[in-house]
Amino acid sequence: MGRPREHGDQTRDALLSAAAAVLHSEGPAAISVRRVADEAGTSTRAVYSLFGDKSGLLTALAHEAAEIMRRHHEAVPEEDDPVDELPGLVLAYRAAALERPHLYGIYLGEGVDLDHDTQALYYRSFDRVLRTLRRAAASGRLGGHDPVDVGRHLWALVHGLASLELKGFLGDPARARQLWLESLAATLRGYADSPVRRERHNDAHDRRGAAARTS
Amino acid sequence: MGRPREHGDQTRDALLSAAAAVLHSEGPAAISVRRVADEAGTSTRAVYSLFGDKSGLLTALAHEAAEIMRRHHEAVPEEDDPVDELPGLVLAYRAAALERPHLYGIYLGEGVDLDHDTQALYYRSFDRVLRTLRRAAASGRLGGHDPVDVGRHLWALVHGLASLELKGFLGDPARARQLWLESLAATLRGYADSPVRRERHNDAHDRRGAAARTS
DNA sequence: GGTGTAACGTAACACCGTTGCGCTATCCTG
DNA sequence: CAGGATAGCGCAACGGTGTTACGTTACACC
Repeated sequence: MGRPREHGDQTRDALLSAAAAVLHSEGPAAISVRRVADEAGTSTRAVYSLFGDKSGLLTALAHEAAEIMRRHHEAVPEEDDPVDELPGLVLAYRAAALERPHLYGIYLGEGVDLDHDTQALYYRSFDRVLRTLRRAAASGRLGGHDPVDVGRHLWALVHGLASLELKGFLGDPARARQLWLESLAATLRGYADSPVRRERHNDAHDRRGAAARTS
Repeated sequence: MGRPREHGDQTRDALLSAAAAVLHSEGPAAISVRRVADEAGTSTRAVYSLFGDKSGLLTALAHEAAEIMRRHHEAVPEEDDPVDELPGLVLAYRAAALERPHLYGIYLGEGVDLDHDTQALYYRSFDRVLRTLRRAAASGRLGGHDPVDVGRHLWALVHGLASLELKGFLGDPARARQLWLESLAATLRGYADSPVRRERHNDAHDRRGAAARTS
């Protein structure tokens, strides 16, 4: 019944890549519903049919960014020594951020509310790192610390490093890259060398929280 | 010559605090020139006279945020052992971010271009931390590492932790606070325990593929 | 072939940042 | 003290935004 839809998956893809192209070349401020619809060769109505509203379009863009990030992470090969995987994982995060700076801004949720599906995708990337950290913990390389805690620490670190580098606070790329690796190395030394302190296990908050999602 | 200005420092302050109030209660999207001018009891022209344009107003807001951050940092008292100051400094950063989440977003430069004055203010906060780190280095607590590098590492860390916590990725506040302190402690252990290694740029990870862009 | 219906393009609405314009209030000159 | 010069002001207009109501179109069904 009714007219058959023309705004299908093809239009959806066209809109998304048009939006991504505008974002990449002119930044988030240049994304307007009219502009994106024009570049995709359709009408503004298509955006509202397929994404609900503009924020839905941005959320879909965040989803794409999360998917790119996931691919970057899962492309990192396994090594015999799990600790040897971490520089590659960290640099994978850096590469994703540097390749598409504005898309990375969307990934961080600047002006976008992330839906549940997208957040789940975030945790897929996190899980790739966590897999490595669990192996590292199993071979005693984390000094008995909870791999989830170490993972969150590293997550915050790469997140901060990426933001600082994109804003030009880390100097030239070669120097910045060195800072990424040295920061990672220092962090790992901090966990490897010293055993867990006793009272942390008795803390009421120790085993609860957002970690449940990834276990 | 000409009519005396009514849009002076008083109007400027009124506009800034009106903007800050709107930002705090409804987020950055709610800030419009008309709205801010109305709440400040003046006209939109005042914004253009005093700040040039809307982005000038936002830059001034970023300046205020940087000033708040500086005050938080410089309020941290000195201790006999410089390393004992670091938890206070890190928690000062956290407090500033949590007290005014949206203003912290402006502080990070979301949708704002930071002017030279404001950036200088950023470095005042950084210098407060650096002062402590230099003292720590002087008493051999950083394993011979450059305090500036350690400072940048910590800067990235707190930046990432704040962003993650504001997006709800660190669980409840008490648990998040623990993560902040434990991450700081681990980082410091990583620098304290092991001396600088020479020729870090010849490190085995240097040739890895994910970073081809920057090598 | 007519009719019901769902999806479409378009036009309108309210709002946005920005700017040109006419008015106003003061200072300087005579 | 009168009147021009001038600089800051409020207002209205302009082009653009996200969103929605509306009239139209194209198919499925009887």
